[in-house]
Amino acid sequence: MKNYELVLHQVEADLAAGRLRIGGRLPGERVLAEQLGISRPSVREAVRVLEAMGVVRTATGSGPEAGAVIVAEPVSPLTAVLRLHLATNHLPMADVVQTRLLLESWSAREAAERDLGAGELKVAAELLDRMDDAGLSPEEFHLLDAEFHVALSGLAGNVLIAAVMASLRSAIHGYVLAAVPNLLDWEATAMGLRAEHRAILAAVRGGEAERAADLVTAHIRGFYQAAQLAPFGGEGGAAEADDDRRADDQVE
Amino acid sequence: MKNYELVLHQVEADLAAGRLRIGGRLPGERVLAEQLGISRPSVREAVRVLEAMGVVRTATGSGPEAGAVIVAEPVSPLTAVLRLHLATNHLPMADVVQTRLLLESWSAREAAERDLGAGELKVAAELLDRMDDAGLSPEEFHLLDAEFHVALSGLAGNVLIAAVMASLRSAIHGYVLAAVPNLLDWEATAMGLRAEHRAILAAVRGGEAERAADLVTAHIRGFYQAAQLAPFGGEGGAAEADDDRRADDQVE
DNA sequence: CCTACCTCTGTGGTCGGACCACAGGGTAGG
DNA sequence: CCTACCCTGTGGTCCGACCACAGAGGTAGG
Repeated sequence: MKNYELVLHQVEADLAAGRLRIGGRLPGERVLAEQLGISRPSVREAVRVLEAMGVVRTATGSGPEAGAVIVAEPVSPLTAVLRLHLATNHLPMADVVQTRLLLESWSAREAAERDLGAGELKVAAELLDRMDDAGLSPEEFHLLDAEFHVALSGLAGNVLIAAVMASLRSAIHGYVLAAVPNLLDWEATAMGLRAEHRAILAAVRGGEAERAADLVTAHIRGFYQAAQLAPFGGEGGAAEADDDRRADDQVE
Repeated sequence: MKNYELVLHQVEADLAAGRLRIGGRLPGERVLAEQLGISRPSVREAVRVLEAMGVVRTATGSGPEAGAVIVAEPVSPLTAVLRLHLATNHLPMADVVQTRLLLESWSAREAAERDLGAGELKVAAELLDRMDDAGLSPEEFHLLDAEFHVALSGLAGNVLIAAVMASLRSAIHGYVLAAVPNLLDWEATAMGLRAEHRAILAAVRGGEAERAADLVTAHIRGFYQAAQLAPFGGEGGAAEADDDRRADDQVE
């Protein structure tokens, strides 16, 4: 048992037992070290891991914002894990896109069935308005695009799926941007995406669950095909898997 | 920019550029420190994070197995993130179960459609045989159960979804075990689970995609209801089962 | 009395050096 | 040739120190 794991287990136990809560603070590194009978460097390694896991946020100085504050931020660690494993090329881009399809179509269907009010849809609607600005660069556009998709996933009410979706979008953002030059006509693409977004949101608002899911599926598939990213005949930079994914051909 | 982040970015860049590969080794901590102009403790914090992210595996001693070896182990970090955030109570168990339903029913459908050979199904089949042992404790049984479900997800051929599934199972394993006493009759439950597993595998083997997905959905729902782990709103399982299986299968 | 400044204190961030346990490989001895 | 030993390099741990930062509270000035 390595020493820093003592801290991890202690913190997890304290969280589970309610001794530590969101917004609370970890004891100081020096205090923690003495409590567990280990050295401060060992404590620091554990705190770094907790920080990477999105469980604490550290800050210098004094006051309520300083120190190691307990937070619950699952998106950034998931993003980091995905990014790193994408970098190793042992996580094919095709699998990421396939996962997006599954999660987003499910989310859209679920959101449509929940009969949401205008207030809950407002955030997504405003994002679409901001995306109408013709002066946006592809990068700015895609950041808003990602926000819209993440907001849409959030409407399904499952925080885990929403977090995974947000991570997927963040992790692939760089790859998506790099693929923009593959598009034949950026302006035309943007126009198409805007219209598709409106249609998706309208379907969700109207409670048309299956239509919303189908539109989302077509929307994502269409973009990845146009950008030649993956997995529909594109090369995408990921290792070329020889397997024929039957699901990819079914709906078209 | 904190110093240890230098190492993280360096490693990610080296991975993406192919300068670091799976099976390769990171430079020694002392070397890395000097290369980046930082101290060894800072390097160590970064290595700890990478280890927690499943990117490296550290070992003492010398030889090819010693040092920080590059690996690709996405399951353990995902598991850790889920466990920690479950501990904070900001990740409802119901959402985890819902995610399981989505991923596993999709995986079962996908696996059935791939027309797998006996060799690929062998691992799962052997797990089922081992689960027939009546002398297994609930803990041993559920470990095999988890392995079976993870193996099943793996048959769909999406490493990301398989990794997420494995993480979900690991993260909730403790909670599942704690709920065993809620079951009215453990032996009867185990018999039922065995039969359901056999039916699922048979459906996958026979290419009955929709049946496999439905069986998986009912299997998971049934267990969680019996164990009183995650309440499913008020709806009955049967009526809803039809809604959950319509991810990408319009054409069928 | 009020305000502005300024020190004081506690936080994480970083550093260099030291020692330990471990495991492999080269080497001296049988 | 084989065996046992030591040497070397690895991560694991610890210590003690100093820095930058930001709030708190005292203090001097208005």
